[in-house]
Amino acid sequence: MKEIEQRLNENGVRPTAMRILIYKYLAEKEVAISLTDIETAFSNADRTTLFRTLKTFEKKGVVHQIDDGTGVQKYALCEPGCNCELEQDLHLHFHCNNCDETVCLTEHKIPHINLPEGFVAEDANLVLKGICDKCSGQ
Amino acid sequence: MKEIEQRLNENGVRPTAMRILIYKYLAEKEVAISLTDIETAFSNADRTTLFRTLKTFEKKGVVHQIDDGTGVQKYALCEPGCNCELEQDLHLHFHCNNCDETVCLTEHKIPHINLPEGFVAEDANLVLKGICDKCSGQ
DNA sequence: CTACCCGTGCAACGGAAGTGCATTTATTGT
DNA sequence: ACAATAAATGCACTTCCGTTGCACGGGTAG
Repeated sequence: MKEIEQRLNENGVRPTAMRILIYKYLAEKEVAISLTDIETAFSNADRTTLFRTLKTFEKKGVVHQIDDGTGVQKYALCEPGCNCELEQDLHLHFHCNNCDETVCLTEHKIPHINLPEGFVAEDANLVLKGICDKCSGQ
Repeated sequence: MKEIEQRLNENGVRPTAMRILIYKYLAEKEVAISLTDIETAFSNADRTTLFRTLKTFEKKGVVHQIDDGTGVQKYALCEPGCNCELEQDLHLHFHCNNCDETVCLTEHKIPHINLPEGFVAEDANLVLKGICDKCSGQ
């Protein structure tokens, strides 16, 4: 509990009750979370608050946004000390076509790509799709 | 003109006037095209027709869909003879943060990734973002 | 010639992201 | 402790985009 407050403070996010709850929720889930997910989990809170909380988290580097190709924006906590902006910290994501969940594979960095003359890469997004470990075990 | 008709026939798409025009439009542009782009280019035609044309093209393997992270679905012609389903034919895409255009880098295949135990990849999507050759030259 | 299928067009729906403004809650300075 | 200020929350509304249902019409096949 206290660790969460501290973590938020470190990132320049004021630790309100709502924000701590949302952080906790994200920490418990090991998968990427959409705004709608949070919305249903916190049906008492307002959508806008949840939306802006995620955006604040994102701006302050608490979470990173994930585009898994479903057309819905998802979010997951950043590793402590990670700098998502830096190319070396870009990990890949895996989207399961069976259970429809997306997970971070933080151990797997995106390999460096040699681009044609004139192209300058600043950011990268790699999503693999298939069957995840939980679903393939069945 | 005749080549387009033939190409569509080969892919099991009946070459109507509308479809030939859309194919031609896609062939002229060397960047990925959104439904809205086509909509503005063919303001006389109906949105639904254009939408369904793209979907038909996609299903029949005439075009492939691109998710470049902008939240808008884009499409580009498949290389003749390419099989987008197969992993070896998956190329990467580059999205320019300056001109906001997305291009296929068909020469650059997505490198193979070794996944953790239990994960089975069927598909992959790699998008690099930065400054494209046209914009970096300025 | 007729029946049918498929392409096209019109209208409407629904999900998700985002914004403007009012209100409440927290923080700072005196 | 209190006023002034800033930040967070809540409500209403908008916009954009993808998608679907239904009706019309022209071409194709029997």
